[in-house]
Amino acid sequence: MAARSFLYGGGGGDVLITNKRPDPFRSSAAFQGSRSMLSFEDRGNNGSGGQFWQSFDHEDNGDDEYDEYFHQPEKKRRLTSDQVRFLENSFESDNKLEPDRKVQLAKELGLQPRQVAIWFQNRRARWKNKQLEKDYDDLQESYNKLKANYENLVKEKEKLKSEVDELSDRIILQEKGTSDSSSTKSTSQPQTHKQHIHILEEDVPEDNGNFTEKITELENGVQTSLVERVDSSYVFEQEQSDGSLDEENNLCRMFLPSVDCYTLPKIENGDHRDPQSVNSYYLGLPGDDQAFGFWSY
DNA sequence: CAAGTCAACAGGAAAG
DNA sequence: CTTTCCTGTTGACTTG
Repeated sequence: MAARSFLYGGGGGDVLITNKRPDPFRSSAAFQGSRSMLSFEDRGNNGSGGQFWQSFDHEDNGDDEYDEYFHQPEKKRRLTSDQVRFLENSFESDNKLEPDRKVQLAKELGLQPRQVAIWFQNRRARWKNKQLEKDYDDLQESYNKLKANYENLVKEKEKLKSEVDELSDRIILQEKGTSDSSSTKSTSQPQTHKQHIHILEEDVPEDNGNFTEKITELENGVQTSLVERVDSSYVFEQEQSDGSLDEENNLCRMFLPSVDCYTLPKIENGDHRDPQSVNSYYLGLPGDDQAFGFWSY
Protein backbone atom coordinates (compact mmCIF):
# COMPACT_ATOMS: atom_id res chain seq x y z
CA MET A 1 0.00 0.00 0.00
CA ALA A 2 1.23 3.46 -0.78
CA ALA A 3 2.44 5.57 2.07
CA ARG A 4 -0.11 8.04 3.18
CA SER A 5 0.98 11.46 4.07
CA PHE A 6 0.39 13.05 7.43
CA LEU A 7 -3.27 13.73 7.80
CA TYR A 8 -4.08 15.62 10.87
CA GLY A 9 -2.15 17.40 13.51
CA GLY A 10 -5.07 17.99 15.83
CA GLY A 11 -4.14 19.70 19.04
CA GLY A 12 -0.45 19.64 18.28
CA GLY A 13 2.45 18.89 20.53
CA ASP A 14 0.98 20.35 23.67
CA VAL A 15 -1.86 17.95 23.60
CA LEU A 16 0.44 15.06 22.87
CA ILE A 17 2.49 15.82 25.92
CA THR A 18 -0.25 16.63 28.36
CA ASN A 19 -2.90 14.27 27.17
CA LYS A 20 -2.01 11.37 29.43
CA ARG A 21 -5.64 10.59 29.92
CA PRO A 22 -7.74 11.65 26.98
CA ASP A 23 -11.11 11.29 28.61
CA PRO A 24 -11.54 14.99 29.36
CA PHE A 25 -11.38 15.59 25.64
CA ARG A 26 -13.89 12.95 24.73
CA SER A 27 -16.82 15.32 24.72
CA SER A 28 -14.94 17.97 22.85
CA ALA A 29 -15.37 17.58 19.13
CA ALA A 30 -12.46 19.88 18.53
CA PHE A 31 -10.12 17.34 20.04
CA GLN A 32 -11.60 14.23 18.56
CA GLY A 33 -9.08 12.43 16.50
CA SER A 34 -6.20 14.21 18.08
CA ARG A 35 -5.06 11.42 20.31
CA SER A 36 -1.88 10.55 18.60
CA MET A 37 -0.22 13.45 16.96
CA LEU A 38 2.01 11.30 14.89
CA SER A 39 3.38 11.47 11.44
CA PHE A 40 3.12 8.28 9.47
CA GLU A 41 5.08 9.63 6.59
CA ASP A 42 7.50 7.03 5.28
CA ARG A 43 5.66 4.54 7.36
CA GLY A 44 6.78 1.70 5.17
CA ASN A 45 10.46 2.35 5.70
CA ASN A 46 10.84 2.64 9.41
CA GLY A 47 9.80 -0.71 10.69
CA SER A 48 13.13 -2.34 11.38
CA GLY A 49 14.24 -2.24 14.94
CA GLY A 50 13.79 1.40 15.82
CA GLN A 51 10.66 3.36 16.43
CA PHE A 52 7.91 3.26 13.86
CA TRP A 53 7.06 6.89 14.04
CA GLN A 54 8.10 10.42 13.97
CA SER A 55 6.82 12.83 16.56
CA PHE A 56 4.60 15.57 15.38
CA ASP A 57 6.94 18.48 14.98
CA HIS A 58 5.11 21.54 16.04
CA GLU A 59 8.06 23.67 14.96
CA ASP A 60 7.38 22.80 11.33
CA ASN A 61 3.78 23.88 11.53
CA GLY A 62 2.98 27.48 11.90
CA ASP A 63 0.06 28.85 13.89
CA ASP A 64 -2.09 29.06 10.76
CA GLU A 65 -1.66 25.38 10.14
CA TYR A 66 -2.15 24.71 13.81
CA ASP A 67 -5.50 26.45 13.75
CA GLU A 68 -6.40 24.79 10.49
CA TYR A 69 -5.73 21.33 11.90
CA PHE A 70 -7.43 22.25 15.11
CA HIS A 71 -10.73 22.87 13.34
CA GLN A 72 -10.61 20.00 10.92
CA PRO A 73 -12.94 17.15 11.42
CA GLU A 74 -11.60 13.87 12.73
CA LYS A 75 -9.49 11.82 10.42
CA LYS A 76 -8.34 8.41 11.32
CA ARG A 77 -4.96 6.97 10.73
CA ARG A 78 -4.38 3.32 10.23
CA LEU A 79 -1.60 1.65 12.08
CA THR A 80 1.28 0.56 9.95
CA SER A 81 1.65 -3.08 9.03
CA ASP A 82 4.73 -3.25 11.24
CA GLN A 83 2.85 -1.82 14.17
CA VAL A 84 0.00 -4.22 13.63
CA ARG A 85 2.38 -7.17 13.31
CA PHE A 86 4.06 -6.18 16.53
CA LEU A 87 0.75 -5.83 18.31
CA GLU A 88 -0.47 -9.13 16.90
CA ASN A 89 2.58 -10.91 18.24
CA SER A 90 2.03 -9.33 21.58
CA PHE A 91 -1.64 -10.26 21.52
CA GLU A 92 -0.80 -13.84 20.68
CA SER A 93 1.39 -14.20 23.73
CA ASP A 94 -1.22 -12.62 25.97
CA ASN A 95 -4.50 -11.00 25.02
CA LYS A 96 -4.72 -9.11 28.29
CA LEU A 97 -2.80 -5.92 28.65
CA GLU A 98 -1.20 -5.01 31.94
CA PRO A 99 -0.40 -1.31 32.45
CA ASP A 100 3.37 -1.88 32.32
CA ARG A 101 3.11 -3.81 29.11
CA LYS A 102 0.84 -1.20 27.62
CA VAL A 103 3.35 1.55 28.29
CA GLN A 104 6.19 -0.58 27.02
CA LEU A 105 4.35 -1.40 23.80
CA ALA A 106 3.34 2.20 23.32
CA LYS A 107 6.96 3.28 23.67
CA GLU A 108 8.22 0.69 21.25
CA LEU A 109 5.54 1.44 18.69
CA GLY A 110 5.48 5.19 19.15
CA LEU A 111 1.81 5.21 20.00
CA GLN A 112 -0.17 6.60 22.85
CA PRO A 113 -0.77 3.98 25.57
CA ARG A 114 -4.46 4.59 25.03
CA GLN A 115 -4.09 3.65 21.37
CA VAL A 116 -2.50 0.39 22.41
CA ALA A 117 -5.29 -0.23 24.91
CA ILE A 118 -7.93 0.49 22.29
CA TRP A 119 -6.22 -1.74 19.79
CA PHE A 120 -6.27 -4.59 22.31
CA GLN A 121 -9.90 -3.97 23.10
CA ASN A 122 -10.87 -4.05 19.46
CA ARG A 123 -8.67 -7.05 18.84
CA ARG A 124 -10.34 -8.97 21.65
CA ALA A 125 -13.73 -8.09 20.21
CA ARG A 126 -12.68 -9.34 16.78
CA TRP A 127 -11.28 -12.53 18.31
CA LYS A 128 -14.54 -13.11 20.15
CA ASN A 129 -16.54 -12.69 16.96
CA LYS A 130 -14.33 -15.17 15.17
CA GLN A 131 -14.73 -17.57 18.03
CA LEU A 132 -18.51 -17.20 17.92
CA GLU A 133 -18.49 -17.90 14.21
CA LYS A 134 -16.40 -21.00 14.77
CA ASP A 135 -18.66 -22.19 17.56
CA TYR A 136 -21.68 -21.65 15.38
CA ASP A 137 -20.14 -23.70 12.58
CA ASP A 138 -19.26 -26.48 14.99
CA LEU A 139 -22.75 -26.46 16.39
CA GLN A 140 -24.25 -26.54 12.93
CA GLU A 141 -22.09 -29.51 12.02
CA SER A 142 -23.09 -31.36 15.18
CA TYR A 143 -26.71 -30.62 14.48
CA ASN A 144 -26.47 -31.96 10.94
CA LYS A 145 -24.85 -35.15 12.17
CA LEU A 146 -27.48 -35.53 14.82
CA LYS A 147 -30.24 -34.96 12.31
CA ALA A 148 -28.85 -37.56 9.93
CA ASN A 149 -28.50 -39.99 12.79
CA TYR A 150 -32.05 -39.35 13.86
CA GLU A 151 -33.41 -39.89 10.38
CA ASN A 152 -31.61 -43.20 10.15
CA LEU A 153 -33.08 -44.27 13.43
CA VAL A 154 -36.56 -43.26 12.32
CA LYS A 155 -36.12 -45.50 9.31
CA GLU A 156 -34.91 -48.29 11.55
CA LYS A 157 -37.89 -47.76 13.79
CA GLU A 158 -40.27 -47.97 10.83
CA LYS A 159 -38.66 -51.21 9.79
CA LEU A 160 -39.00 -52.65 13.27
CA LYS A 161 -42.57 -51.47 13.45
CA SER A 162 -43.47 -53.32 10.28
CA GLU A 163 -41.82 -56.42 11.70
CA VAL A 164 -43.92 -56.08 14.83
CA ASP A 165 -47.05 -55.73 12.71
CA GLU A 166 -46.17 -58.78 10.73
CA LEU A 167 -45.45 -60.82 13.84
CA SER A 168 -48.64 -59.72 15.55
CA ASP A 169 -50.65 -60.66 12.45
CA ARG A 170 -49.04 -64.04 12.46
CA ILE A 171 -49.78 -64.54 16.13
CA ILE A 172 -53.39 -63.54 15.65
CA LEU A 173 -53.68 -66.02 12.79
CA GLN A 174 -52.05 -68.71 14.89
CA GLU A 175 -54.42 -67.86 17.72
CA LYS A 176 -57.34 -68.47 15.42
CA GLY A 177 -55.77 -71.67 14.12
CA THR A 178 -55.15 -73.14 17.54
CA SER A 179 -58.60 -72.24 18.83
CA ASP A 180 -60.19 -73.84 15.76
CA SER A 181 -58.17 -77.02 16.03
CA SER A 182 -58.05 -77.25 19.82
CA SER A 183 -61.31 -79.14 19.91
CA THR A 184 -60.03 -81.80 17.54
CA LYS A 185 -56.29 -81.78 18.25
CA SER A 186 -54.73 -82.12 21.66
CA THR A 187 -51.06 -81.75 20.58
CA SER A 188 -49.31 -78.75 22.13
CA GLN A 189 -47.01 -76.19 20.50
CA PRO A 190 -43.27 -76.48 21.01
CA GLN A 191 -42.18 -75.09 24.36
CA THR A 192 -40.30 -72.03 22.99
CA HIS A 193 -43.14 -70.89 20.82
CA LYS A 194 -45.49 -71.22 23.75
CA GLN A 195 -43.25 -68.96 25.76
CA HIS A 196 -43.19 -66.43 22.94
CA ILE A 197 -46.93 -66.30 22.80
CA HIS A 198 -47.03 -66.02 26.55
CA ILE A 199 -44.73 -62.99 26.46
CA LEU A 200 -46.89 -61.22 23.92
CA GLU A 201 -50.10 -62.08 25.68
CA GLU A 202 -48.85 -61.10 29.09
CA ASP A 203 -51.60 -59.17 30.87
CA VAL A 204 -53.67 -59.41 27.73
CA PRO A 205 -56.89 -61.32 28.04
CA GLU A 206 -58.72 -62.91 25.15
CA ASP A 207 -59.86 -59.57 23.83
CA ASN A 208 -58.00 -58.81 20.57
CA GLY A 209 -58.74 -55.08 20.82
CA ASN A 210 -56.78 -54.85 24.03
CA PHE A 211 -54.03 -56.87 22.45
CA THR A 212 -53.65 -54.36 19.60
CA GLU A 213 -53.61 -51.62 22.17
CA LYS A 214 -50.81 -53.36 23.98
CA ILE A 215 -48.81 -53.66 20.77
CA THR A 216 -49.23 -49.93 20.12
CA GLU A 217 -48.09 -49.22 23.63
CA LEU A 218 -45.00 -51.35 23.08
CA GLU A 219 -44.28 -49.53 19.84
CA ASN A 220 -44.47 -46.20 21.61
CA GLY A 221 -42.01 -47.52 24.13
CA VAL A 222 -39.65 -48.49 21.33
CA GLN A 223 -40.00 -45.05 19.78
CA THR A 224 -39.15 -43.36 23.05
CA SER A 225 -36.10 -45.49 23.59
CA LEU A 226 -34.94 -44.84 20.04
CA VAL A 227 -35.16 -41.09 20.52
CA GLU A 228 -33.15 -41.45 23.70
CA ARG A 229 -30.54 -43.36 21.77
CA VAL A 230 -30.35 -40.56 19.22
CA ASP A 231 -29.57 -38.11 21.95
CA SER A 232 -27.02 -40.31 23.61
CA SER A 233 -25.20 -41.08 20.38
CA TYR A 234 -24.71 -37.35 19.89
CA VAL A 235 -22.00 -37.20 22.47
CA PHE A 236 -21.11 -40.78 23.15
CA GLU A 237 -20.73 -42.15 19.67
CA GLN A 238 -17.70 -44.19 20.65
CA GLU A 239 -19.52 -45.69 23.57
CA GLN A 240 -22.03 -47.54 21.47
CA SER A 241 -21.85 -51.25 22.07
CA ASP A 242 -21.79 -53.76 19.27
CA GLY A 243 -24.86 -53.79 17.09
CA SER A 244 -25.97 -57.31 17.87
CA LEU A 245 -26.27 -56.62 21.54
CA ASP A 246 -28.19 -53.42 20.92
CA GLU A 247 -30.52 -55.19 18.58
CA GLU A 248 -31.07 -57.89 21.12
CA ASN A 249 -31.86 -55.33 23.79
CA ASN A 250 -34.15 -53.45 21.45
CA LEU A 251 -36.14 -56.57 20.78
CA CYS A 252 -36.17 -57.36 24.44
CA ARG A 253 -37.44 -53.91 25.32
CA MET A 254 -39.92 -54.04 22.51
CA PHE A 255 -41.55 -57.13 23.94
CA LEU A 256 -40.68 -56.70 27.60
CA PRO A 257 -40.78 -53.00 28.37
CA SER A 258 -41.11 -53.61 32.08
CA VAL A 259 -38.13 -55.96 32.26
CA ASP A 260 -34.53 -54.94 32.80
CA CYS A 261 -33.16 -56.23 29.51
CA TYR A 262 -29.58 -55.35 30.30
CA THR A 263 -29.43 -57.64 33.27
CA LEU A 264 -31.24 -60.57 31.82
CA PRO A 265 -29.24 -63.75 32.23
CA LYS A 266 -29.26 -64.37 28.46
CA ILE A 267 -26.37 -61.88 28.17
CA GLU A 268 -23.40 -64.18 28.35
CA ASN A 269 -20.50 -61.76 28.30
CA GLY A 270 -21.06 -60.65 31.88
CA ASP A 271 -21.93 -57.13 30.80
CA HIS A 272 -24.33 -56.11 33.53
CA ARG A 273 -24.71 -52.44 32.82
CA ASP A 274 -26.88 -50.27 34.90
CA PRO A 275 -29.82 -49.47 32.66
CA GLN A 276 -30.25 -46.08 34.24
CA SER A 277 -26.72 -45.07 33.46
CA VAL A 278 -27.14 -46.38 29.94
CA ASN A 279 -30.13 -44.17 29.37
CA SER A 280 -28.84 -41.15 31.22
CA TYR A 281 -26.77 -39.73 28.40
CA TYR A 282 -29.43 -37.28 27.42
CA LEU A 283 -28.02 -33.89 26.59
CA GLY A 284 -30.86 -32.41 24.61
CA LEU A 285 -31.20 -31.05 21.14
CA PRO A 286 -29.19 -28.03 20.02
CA GLY A 287 -32.07 -25.79 20.95
CA ASP A 288 -31.72 -26.95 24.50
CA ASP A 289 -29.40 -25.13 26.84
CA GLN A 290 -27.88 -28.39 27.91
CA ALA A 291 -26.38 -28.84 24.51
CA PHE A 292 -24.02 -25.99 25.29
CA GLY A 293 -22.76 -27.64 28.39
CA PHE A 294 -19.67 -29.01 26.71
CA TRP A 295 -18.89 -25.74 25.03
CA SER A 296 -15.74 -24.19 26.31
CA TYR A 297 -15.39 -20.48 26.58
C1' DC B 1 -20.83 3.87 -4.72
C1' DA B 2 -22.19 0.27 -1.48
C1' DA B 3 -20.21 -2.72 1.67
C1' DG B 4 -16.54 -3.96 4.57
C1' DT B 5 -12.74 -2.80 7.79
C1' DC B 6 -10.84 -0.66 11.60
C1' DA B 7 -9.34 3.07 14.88
C1' DA B 8 -11.60 5.59 18.12
C1' DC B 9 -15.36 6.79 21.13
C1' DA B 10 -19.46 6.31 24.60
C1' DG B 11 -21.33 4.43 28.38
C1' DG B 12 -22.12 0.94 31.67
C1' DA B 13 -20.30 -2.82 34.70
C1' DA B 14 -16.84 -4.74 37.54
C1' DA B 15 -12.67 -4.79 40.23
C1' DG B 16 -9.42 -2.69 43.29
C1' DC C 1 -13.02 7.10 42.84
C1' DT C 2 -10.07 5.29 39.28
C1' DT C 3 -9.08 2.07 35.99
C1' DT C 4 -10.06 -1.49 32.84
C1' DC C 5 -13.02 -4.20 30.15
C1' DC C 6 -17.01 -5.07 27.25
C1' DT C 7 -20.39 -3.93 23.90
C1' DG C 8 -22.23 -1.12 20.62
C1' DT C 9 -21.56 2.75 17.59
C1' DT C 10 -19.34 6.25 14.61
C1' DG C 11 -16.91 7.82 10.87
C1' DA C 12 -12.62 7.69 7.99
C1' DC C 13 -10.84 4.85 4.83
C1' DT C 14 -10.49 0.78 1.53
C1' DT C 15 -12.11 -2.37 -1.85
C1' DG C 16 -14.57 -4.53 -5.57
